[in-house]
Amino acid sequence: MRPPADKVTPISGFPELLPAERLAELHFLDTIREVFELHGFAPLETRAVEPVERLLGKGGDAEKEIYGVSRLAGDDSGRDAALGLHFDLTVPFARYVLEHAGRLQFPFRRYQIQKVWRGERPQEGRFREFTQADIDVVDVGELAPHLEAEMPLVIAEAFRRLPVGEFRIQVNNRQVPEGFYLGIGLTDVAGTLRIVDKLDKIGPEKVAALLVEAGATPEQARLALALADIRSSDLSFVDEVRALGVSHPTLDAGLEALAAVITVGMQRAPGTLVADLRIARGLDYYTGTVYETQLVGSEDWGSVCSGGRYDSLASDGRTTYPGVGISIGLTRLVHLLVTKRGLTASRSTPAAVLVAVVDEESRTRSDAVAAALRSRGVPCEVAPTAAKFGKQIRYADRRGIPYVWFPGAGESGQDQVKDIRSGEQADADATTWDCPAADLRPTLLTSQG
RNA sequence: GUGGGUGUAGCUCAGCUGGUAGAGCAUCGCGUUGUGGUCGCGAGGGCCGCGGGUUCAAGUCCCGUCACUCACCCCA
Repeated sequence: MRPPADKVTPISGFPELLPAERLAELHFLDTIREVFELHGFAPLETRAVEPVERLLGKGGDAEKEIYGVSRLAGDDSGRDAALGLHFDLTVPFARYVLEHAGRLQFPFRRYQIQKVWRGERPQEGRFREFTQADIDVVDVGELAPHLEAEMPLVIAEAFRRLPVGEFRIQVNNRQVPEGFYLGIGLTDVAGTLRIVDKLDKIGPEKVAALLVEAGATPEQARLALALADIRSSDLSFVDEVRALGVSHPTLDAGLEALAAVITVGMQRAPGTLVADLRIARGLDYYTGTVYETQLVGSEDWGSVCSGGRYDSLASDGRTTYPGVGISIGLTRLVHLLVTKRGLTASRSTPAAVLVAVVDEESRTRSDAVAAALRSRGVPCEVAPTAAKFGKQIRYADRRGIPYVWFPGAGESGQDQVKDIRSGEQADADATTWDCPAADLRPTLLTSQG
């Protein structure tokens, strides 16, 4: 049954914000973009669709997550038949690199901030349409290991400029658990990772039981859990792993790579990167280093920024372009801060000034004031009606606009501007008045943290 | 895809063993005829998600359906 056409209802997983919240999100966007550009990442946007074939096979059960695109009235036998909306920005980027390799300079650094779509069941902080802010570096043939440390440090720099509170970027290398599992005789690496990953939710006893159920011996389960328990913000994790007495060449390679990343992190941003041998998630094209980011005190929100190294995602069969990248889940981050920590903007409009209108005959005078203010960079709007001044002030108050401008209100007919928070009103000239810098743009507010 | 919960005013919700729809907030108006916020008074606003059934009578009970939501799966 279809509801009446004039009944509007939200669509689950397709979030929409109110203006003040959107202003807060834009502040995040601007800040993130500025930091990305400070680090020399080139801007890039890719089309929203990719051939379904390319999206598939890049992730385990990506298929059920992909939204197909079709024309309502079309028979889909034509050339558009197999298009799907991208579910992340890394797979399209890999395709872009292959397509434009001849015109790019390597190593190629780019940032990309776009909507992505995933056909999953929405929950708190999980959406079907959301924005990711992504940085990646790809090179030809070989990729310098220091880039694996750089990616999360760029994110850390952006986060430090935003009201997200304390955060931790957890780093692991998939070769560590892989080599470790193989070293103790567990050959189903992916399956084991999936079970161990439930540790936070169901606890060690149940994880051990599941591992045994999946064919591991109790001793293998014990060792897998012991590995998952290791974390450190320095290099002590290496000795802790060694102490478990397992050896395998893949494990050695993973430990070395992870130690290198943590070493750089310790030098450049002490305490920010944490080696955590439990984390292993993310899309399954990752082959080495992987990242997850949690806000301290809000770990139950899940990761707000993840990524990793992928060695074979971009390959034309002859040349391979290994890459590493990390992606901020902007929609999740902002949505959770808005709903859980009261993040919002100080007003619901960019306007710092409402220019009052005395009567409709003098509206052009108000328009001229507004034009003068705008020419000097002061965002403003003119009152929609020449209502009583009380109403015009209330119009500004409701929107959080701090100043109301009264043309010709002074004793000798000069303009006046009123700060409606303090009630102070003084003579002013639109061609010289300085809007206090703190009031020029909406500022961010949080109720806590 | 699997399992649970919930659908009543713009928002948050109340509505008992069935008896013709309520509160707070928000909005608008007036008190206050061109300087707001407080206070007082008043007004507007409801296919009680949709369809069917039981009944003299359904917001209330039953069935179906859709939507939202939580958990699983997966993930930002």
